[in-house]
Amino acid sequence: MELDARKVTILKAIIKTYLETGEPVGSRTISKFSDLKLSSATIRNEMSDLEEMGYIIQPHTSAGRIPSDKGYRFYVDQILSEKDQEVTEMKELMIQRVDRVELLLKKLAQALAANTNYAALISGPQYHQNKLKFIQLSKVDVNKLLVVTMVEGNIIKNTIIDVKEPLRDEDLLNLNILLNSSLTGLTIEEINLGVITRLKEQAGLHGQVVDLVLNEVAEAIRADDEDLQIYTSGATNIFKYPELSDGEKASRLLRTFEEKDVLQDLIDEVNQNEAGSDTGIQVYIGDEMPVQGMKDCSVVTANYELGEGLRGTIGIIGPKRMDYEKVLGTLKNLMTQLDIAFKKEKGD
Amino acid sequence: MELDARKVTILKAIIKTYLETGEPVGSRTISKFSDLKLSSATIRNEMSDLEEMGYIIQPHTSAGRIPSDKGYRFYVDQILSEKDQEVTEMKELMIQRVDRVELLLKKLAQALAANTNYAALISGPQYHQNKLKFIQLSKVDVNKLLVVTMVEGNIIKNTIIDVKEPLRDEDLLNLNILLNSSLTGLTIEEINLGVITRLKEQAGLHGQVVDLVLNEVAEAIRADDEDLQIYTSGATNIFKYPELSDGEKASRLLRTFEEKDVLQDLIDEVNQNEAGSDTGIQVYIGDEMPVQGMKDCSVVTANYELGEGLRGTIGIIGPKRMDYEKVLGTLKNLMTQLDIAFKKEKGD
DNA sequence: GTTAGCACTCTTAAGTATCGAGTGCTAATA
DNA sequence: TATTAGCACTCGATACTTAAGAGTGCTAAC
Repeated sequence: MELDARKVTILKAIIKTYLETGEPVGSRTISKFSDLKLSSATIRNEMSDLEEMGYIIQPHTSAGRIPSDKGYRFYVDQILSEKDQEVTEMKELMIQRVDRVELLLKKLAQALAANTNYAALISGPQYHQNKLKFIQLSKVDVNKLLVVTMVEGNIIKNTIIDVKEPLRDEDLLNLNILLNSSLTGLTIEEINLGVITRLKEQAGLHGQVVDLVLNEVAEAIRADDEDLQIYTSGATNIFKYPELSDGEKASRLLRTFEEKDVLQDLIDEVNQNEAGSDTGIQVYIGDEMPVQGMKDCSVVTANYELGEGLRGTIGIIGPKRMDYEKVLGTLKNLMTQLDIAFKKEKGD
Repeated sequence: MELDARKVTILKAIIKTYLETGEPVGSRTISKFSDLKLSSATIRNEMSDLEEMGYIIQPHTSAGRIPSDKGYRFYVDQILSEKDQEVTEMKELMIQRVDRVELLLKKLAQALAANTNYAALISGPQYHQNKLKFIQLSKVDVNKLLVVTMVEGNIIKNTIIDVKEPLRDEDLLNLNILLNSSLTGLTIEEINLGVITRLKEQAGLHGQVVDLVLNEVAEAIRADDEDLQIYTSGATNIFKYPELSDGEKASRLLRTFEEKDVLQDLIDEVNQNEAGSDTGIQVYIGDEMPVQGMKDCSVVTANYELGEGLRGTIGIIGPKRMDYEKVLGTLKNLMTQLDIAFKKEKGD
């Protein structure tokens, strides 16, 4: 059987209606759908076909139809190939200059959740191919040093380390100059044994301190990798959708949302699949969802990039009947804004 | 009517049973309660009295009794005056040295939530009477300075500021020395106009930069005050308690838990009331709860102090029938641990 | 003062009847 | 041949009834 124009119209009408109401859609409802001038009986026949083709489902014998995962998929693919969306007020958020990316991301998550009425999730940028931009040791106590590192994108890390024997201010100054001249501009990966050995040689007496500092820097970076930087917001929005908010499900979902590890898995999965998509936007519907415990949901993800390998993932999680059109639009728009904002930041 | 020993025993038995089951408690149940050798009829009489006195409530005519807020209050006060509790494994958490208080707090919230099976909330320490411990400017770009400030308790803030005209390295060095010698050891309040004027004089040509830096420092501090530092964990634990987890209530509760402003209100309220308590531990039951939207819950709060005015609040939020004994014990214990940990840190 | 006994209340669960939205099928129609 | 009207049928949702059970309050006996 073929999916002709009329079937498509009807399928779209069914899905659209279902997205709004959340209730199974009957033939009469569609028959009254403005564009179509067909009786409910005709619609019934078509619906019967569509069901046979797997695009829609009957929850029980005498109910209307709801979209199947395949139906959603069809709908989403349609939109993906169509849309370029209106501009949201999210610009405002961008206009205020942001020094710390973390803050921006937190706010973004909030804005996304508020805008879409779904749950939003943003993974912090990975220390991927980032260049070290700046490193500084400061004495904050007789035998404590504060290590400040900063990488592309102005992401700043502080660690305090203990040194056995106090450094003189002069040595500290030299050490700082040495560290910066040796390490600045290198990616984390590029700071290899060769570089380290050379560095230690040059540090002379304080080789041991350098060792400690490097350890701590590496540690800070790794620790941060583990201390997953994932910002979430609007988890409670799921209560707006009855099909998700009944006790059992809501509980499981919210629990999942609290477990950053699981979310990290989701993001990893997304990044692996990225190849298959050109816009960088992906949609997982129902069973396509990579993580357990969210099989009743859909998630729309997008990768953002703040220049030079500093990249992360944004996700919108909602019910399967989420307003894909709006979400896809918002995300696409956001990507553009991020691009512009970062370009500006850079040229600034 | 008087609350004699037997009434107290029965009241306690009722509350204890209710804490476990969450179901109204009948006279027969209490009659079977080991310590008491009374028939259900006698218990009924006593229960009738207790109800008249306002300690327990009948949800409906032919149900058992549940504790009223007054009943809980009585129970909690009893415990408060009794307990000094067993040591939890929370020590482990303390033993690993923590450089950044924020991280500690985050972990603490998680540990508390996991331990108690309630929701936990920790407010970050306020910049209260804190002494500035360290300040440093670093050039990170041709016209960008990184300002690192650190106050007692090793809480570190980074801000990036733009300067109109680039500073020479030499000037920057001097400025750093000047800033540190002038400001270190002062509380935020002590950095007043007098200090600032003197500072600017000494800075000479770079008075303008100093101005900018101070603005940014103040801004950073204030911004942080607004950007409420509240860590929460275990919000989804409420699903473990049926009386909270039915749709409407759960939604409202979780929503409240997502709104850091409201939580901040709660904490402010707690800090105002602190005078009335000697241990620093307070319990709000049901309607006593200062914030709307949590009237069905109880919250146990405690103030922690990490030396010299660096203080914050810990809260455990759960159903009215929370296991007060355990929670109070855990918190009291935690306070001690924090004390020890911080003393060690300090003497280190 | 305590207890046994009993009638009474009220919730909960299970069973039953009814309603209505929606279907599938058939026969009539354009 | 495609569309439509008509109708019997299905099945979830809703409301109502009933029965069971837990628990009370009261009274009278111990």
